[in-house]
Amino acid sequence: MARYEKGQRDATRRHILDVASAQFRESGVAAVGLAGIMSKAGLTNGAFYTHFSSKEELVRAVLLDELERREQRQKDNLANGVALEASIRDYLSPRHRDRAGSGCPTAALAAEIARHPKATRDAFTAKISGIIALIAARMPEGSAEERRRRAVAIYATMVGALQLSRAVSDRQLSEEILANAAEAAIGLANGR
Amino acid sequence: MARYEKGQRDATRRHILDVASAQFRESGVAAVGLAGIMSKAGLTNGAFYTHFSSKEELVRAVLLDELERREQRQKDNLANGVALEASIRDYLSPRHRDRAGSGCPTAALAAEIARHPKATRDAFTAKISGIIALIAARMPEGSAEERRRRAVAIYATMVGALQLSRAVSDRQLSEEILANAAEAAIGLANGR
DNA sequence: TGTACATCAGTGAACGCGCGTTCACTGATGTAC
DNA sequence: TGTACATCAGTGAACGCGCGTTCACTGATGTAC
Repeated sequence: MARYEKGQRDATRRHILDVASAQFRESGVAAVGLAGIMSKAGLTNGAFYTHFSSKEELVRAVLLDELERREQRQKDNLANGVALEASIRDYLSPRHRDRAGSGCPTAALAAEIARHPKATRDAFTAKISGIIALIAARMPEGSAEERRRRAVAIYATMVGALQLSRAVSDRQLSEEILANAAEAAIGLANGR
Repeated sequence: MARYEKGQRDATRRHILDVASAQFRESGVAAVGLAGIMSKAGLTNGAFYTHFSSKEELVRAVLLDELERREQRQKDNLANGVALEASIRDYLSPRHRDRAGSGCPTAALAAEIARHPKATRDAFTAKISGIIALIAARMPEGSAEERRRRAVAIYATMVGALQLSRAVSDRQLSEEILANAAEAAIGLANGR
């Protein structure tokens, strides 16, 4: 094994994070074991603890990392003038519904996060607050307070609708949920 | 033990369902073990299988039972002319947020249900469709299509916001989420 | 009415299994002299 | 330059534990005659 090569350790840690992030979002934190993550990452059980002190710390690192990416994407969209409406349609699409492993960590894990220790919820809280603020900043009109209010409602609608569309076994109902929630969220985004 | 008394077996089953329902909503299905449920119910491990054939069947039975109660409550509210707005405020209250064990099973378990077998998702789907229809029926105005559209969005908003308010560790942000989502949902309920 | 047997809800120990975590070890790379 | 030693990412077997599930058994109640 190539050791001591600079960046090697960081690259391995990154790889573990990426594998864990996908598996957590796909199957939930509780249902995914460390042995599965490590073997999928091409490493053995023991190597895990040279990168993280516990499964809980991994959960925390995954959340910070994944939400950081999402926040950055919001910033890019704001800077590039991408319409909020387009992002809402993307979020509430069959494609996103069917690819939980690469999708929104909030929709996949929010209920589970609520049951994790404070340190983990702190990590989630720090990032989610920024993401909501960026949604507010992307709204085309309204006072700061008004935007904030609507941004919170839009985010809640997106998260709830994506989850419902995934839980329901009837394809037609699933798509109806996505379409109706998108319409309502876009209404809020454009000031009714 | 009193056996052969009529209704005894049904009462025991009911009791297991109630205990499991509360624990599932409080901690999630994956995090709750059958041994814990049975000992909390005052019974031993083995008795579980005289009432259910597997943990998965228990999950299915809990969902059907709990959502049935919720649907009945919606019917009562419709019959008694209880304003939809009042129900939304109740749902998006700190009280509901802080009592997951007796709260909405959808908000507590939707993400997990999405990862369960089709039979379990079928049970969820059957009931959720009826609950959304009853929310639509309780709306004060709008065409049937318009009500349906808004009912879906209202339900998604409530489920998403309750989860976010539980996941976030900052009390102020948590309450802001509840209040802002409630305002948006009530706006939808009253036709903007 | 009394006795023998059937029924069946519930008991409690045991099953194999995968979990998160620990730890003595390996071996390639880096540093000291 | 050559040799001895330190570093440390990763190995792989083992730990105790709780999981879902199975099963031989118990004993109160019901039924047959």
